[in-house]
Amino acid sequence: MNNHLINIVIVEPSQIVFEGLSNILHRSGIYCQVFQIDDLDEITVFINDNNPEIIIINPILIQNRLKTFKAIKKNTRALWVALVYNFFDNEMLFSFEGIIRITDKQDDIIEMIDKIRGHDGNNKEASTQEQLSERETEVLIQLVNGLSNKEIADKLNISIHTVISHRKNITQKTGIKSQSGLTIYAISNKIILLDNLLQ
Amino acid sequence: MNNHLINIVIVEPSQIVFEGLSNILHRSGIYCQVFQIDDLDEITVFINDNNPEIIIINPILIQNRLKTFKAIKKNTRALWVALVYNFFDNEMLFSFEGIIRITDKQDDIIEMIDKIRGHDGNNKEASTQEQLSERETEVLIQLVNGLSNKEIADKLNISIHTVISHRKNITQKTGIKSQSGLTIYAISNKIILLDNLLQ
DNA sequence: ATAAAAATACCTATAACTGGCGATTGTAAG
DNA sequence: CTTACAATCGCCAGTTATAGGTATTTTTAT
Repeated sequence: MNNHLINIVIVEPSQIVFEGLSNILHRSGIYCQVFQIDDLDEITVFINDNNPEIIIINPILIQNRLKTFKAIKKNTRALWVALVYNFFDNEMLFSFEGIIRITDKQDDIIEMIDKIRGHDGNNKEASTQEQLSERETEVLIQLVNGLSNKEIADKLNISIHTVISHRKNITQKTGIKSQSGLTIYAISNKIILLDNLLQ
Repeated sequence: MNNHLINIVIVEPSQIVFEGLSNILHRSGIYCQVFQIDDLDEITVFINDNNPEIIIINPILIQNRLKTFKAIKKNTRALWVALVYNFFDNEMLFSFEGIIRITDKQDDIIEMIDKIRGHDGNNKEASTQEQLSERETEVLIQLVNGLSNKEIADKLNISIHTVISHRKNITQKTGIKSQSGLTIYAISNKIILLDNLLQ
């Protein structure tokens, strides 16, 4: 699995569809942040700011704006995925790297995304993924629970220096420096369950 | 605020739609359990076992089975809500107490459900909490994205002191000190959209 | 028009974290 | 018997954050 955070943007006016798909993506093991955009106009700014790896878009939004769409698409290296839930002209779907149909099951969606990400060539040190050790995971859990180094040390009965060492290893292995990034990492990898943190 | 657990069943083959709607219902303040059923045949058993208060169903599933549907509906006290995302015969929609269109916003959905349940929807529970201001929210987003105070200051074109002030207010309003706690806060309040494993 | 809230900026200490070093055990794999 | 690595502990210099404040300007709401 890939261990760097990727940005995925879903261009889709329906909150229901956005959230459902977002859930599935987060449960997939893909370490990602998912954003929602309502229409095509916002996308250029978003691409510049966030450099998404995957853009999932409802083709209905580009139906009458093919030129704009093609111009945007030409200038990104992102993977474009169509998200369809109405009958749709298959011609247009050829422009996309992948298709998600609203009735697709979770596994199909994940498989498709893995496939198109693999075809992209730039595999991004996916193979160099390092597992966190048991102790590192324990430290990460406490960290995500908001404890300071000192508090973690007390809780795990080790010195603060050891905690710092573990944290150094964690940041090195995951490539993630920020606490919030690590929180997202931990959630995405089911190291912690969001439910438990919401009381 | 209603204090007894109600059962809601969603009869809908799309996992994406089910999960998205389920998320919204869980965030709504309605204290509920949400179940998924794939088609009409399972519903009679479900009703007997779980006595749902609300049945949300995609009318496409009853299109050719109107008699079955009417028979089932007659024998329940549940509220029936149509969940539509294709063009649909309005005639049929008259049989339902409410309609959810896939493009409906969260607030519309909740309002509709409150209305058909006979509630006024003036149970804003969330308003006991202090809302973050716009600027505070912007700071929070950057924070959750892993930026330091200095980096946030640069990005928002304000001084680092201002950022610190905003952060003080954020921690005061939310009562959350840690970055990971704030990340989770932001996720659960949909300030950022790493969605969630709430099933 | 006026009061309240939000946004802005600054100061002083103190606390906490980071990154770069090094080092000692114990254990498992080759 | 090496080699590798996880787990432990330590130092130091530099950076960043937190917790107290205070205070001015803009915006918003009544």
